[in-house]
Amino acid sequence: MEAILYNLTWNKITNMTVVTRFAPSPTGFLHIGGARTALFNYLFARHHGGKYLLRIEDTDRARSTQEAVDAILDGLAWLDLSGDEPPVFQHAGMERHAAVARELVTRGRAYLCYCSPEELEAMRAEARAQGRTALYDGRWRDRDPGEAPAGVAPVVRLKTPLEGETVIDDLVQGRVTVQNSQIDDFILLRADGTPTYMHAVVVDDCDMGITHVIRGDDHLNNAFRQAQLFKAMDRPVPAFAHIPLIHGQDGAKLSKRHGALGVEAYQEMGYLAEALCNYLLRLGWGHGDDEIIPRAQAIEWFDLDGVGRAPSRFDMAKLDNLNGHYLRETPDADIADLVMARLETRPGLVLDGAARERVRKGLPGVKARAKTLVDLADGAAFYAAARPLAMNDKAAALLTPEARGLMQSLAENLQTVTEWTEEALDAAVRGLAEKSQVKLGAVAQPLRAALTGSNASPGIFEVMAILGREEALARIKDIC
RNA sequence: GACCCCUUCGUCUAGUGGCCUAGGACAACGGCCUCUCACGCCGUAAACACGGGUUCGAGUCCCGUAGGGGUCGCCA
Repeated sequence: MEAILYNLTWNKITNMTVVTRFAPSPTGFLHIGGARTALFNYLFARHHGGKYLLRIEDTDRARSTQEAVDAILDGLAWLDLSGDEPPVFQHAGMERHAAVARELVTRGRAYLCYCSPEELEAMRAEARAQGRTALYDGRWRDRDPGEAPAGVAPVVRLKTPLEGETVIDDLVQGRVTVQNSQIDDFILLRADGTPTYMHAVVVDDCDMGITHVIRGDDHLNNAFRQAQLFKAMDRPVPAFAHIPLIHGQDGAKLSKRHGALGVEAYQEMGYLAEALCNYLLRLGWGHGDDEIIPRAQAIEWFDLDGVGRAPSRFDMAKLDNLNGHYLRETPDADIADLVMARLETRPGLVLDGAARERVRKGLPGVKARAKTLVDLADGAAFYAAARPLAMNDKAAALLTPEARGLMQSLAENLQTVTEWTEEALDAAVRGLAEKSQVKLGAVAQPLRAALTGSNASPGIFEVMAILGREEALARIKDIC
């Protein structure tokens, strides 16, 4: 509570509009954790009427790829989490980053360090052996630059305070204090003159006017270092909010098997962006007993005080459930195109005008049975299947000699049905069951197999009505 | 190892000292509906990590223990 008040006060005093940013490094796809971080940044900015920006952290030229940039931007676009302005590419600001570092050196807030990688490694090894955190010991901090070895390009390190403590009133984690002795003189500029992440982030956050840094709590330790840099630059430290990481079903780090997939993989698996966002929102954040929270509602309700501090596990079953819900809520016309696109890639279908029309008409009935767009395509495919239909094992088992006999009779009875409607077909099929002294299921199930090639489908009268007289009768005769 | 963080049903969570014989959701199980499978509806089982305090009273505050996570790069 104290931390929250503190930061709100800070915000009021400076009378700043909220500006957040999502800053992924383009070394891979946009994974679930990143998507949630983006969501929280977006929601927080919208809730407070502020701005939400994007920044691509590509200072590591060797590991950054254009494919990754595209994957991330595409993923964000799919989730409707594109930034309010075109993304900032950190790489473009390198000159500026270097200039700031140089100025820090002239002002005595940073210095040149000539340590070799081997020297640093030895330092770390010794620290560990002595049971200390592996930190740079500041051996070049006050050393005479005249002692610089010849031919060695120096790095620039920040001169951080040796004593006292650094306090961060994190909007999620609360007040966190670290002794300054635990913060070493970290590198601002590499030997080749390029900025490190730690430095570029702070300079860019200043330049972009970021007021709230919302990111994964794997950055919590960085925040103390970055706070020192902000101070060295005489700039206000933004408010921090470190959100807990997402774990896999087994409680360990997200692995390839569950969440560590790119969001585009979820799109392919047939999840709706709205459902994924709703799921991600509820992972680590809650609003009373509410579960179904569409975007507009989320913007109204979201705030950082609702974010929990414990890591949460990724649960596919809940995502499935939520996706099923959103599937049912989405207007049929909107998902018809998505389903059709998926059907077009399937073999064994005849997607002519009549078939497409049947699929469209059948969609509402299939929806209740689907969790994903893949399920939907699976469930609706029979409406466009080429004759004779392929049967699954259970459907084939349903077509006993007796059942085929019943189908024969049914085909004859159906000739007399004048109005090809659900009601009339219902009456006709029930009539046959009664006359043959069997339960409705004894007729309905083989009929289902004949019409859909499956043992499970939407209501069989609905199926028959949508298929139409000609197609339905043809499919029945195919199995007689 | 050092530093930092975390710990309510299997999972996501509600809970901010009395409203908690701990609520909701997903999953599980049982039932209703029913031409199948679903959807929907009804119901059952299921948790405050452990130990000490503080307090008239603790899931809620404090300390410790255990377990989990994160960080310790001229990566981000």
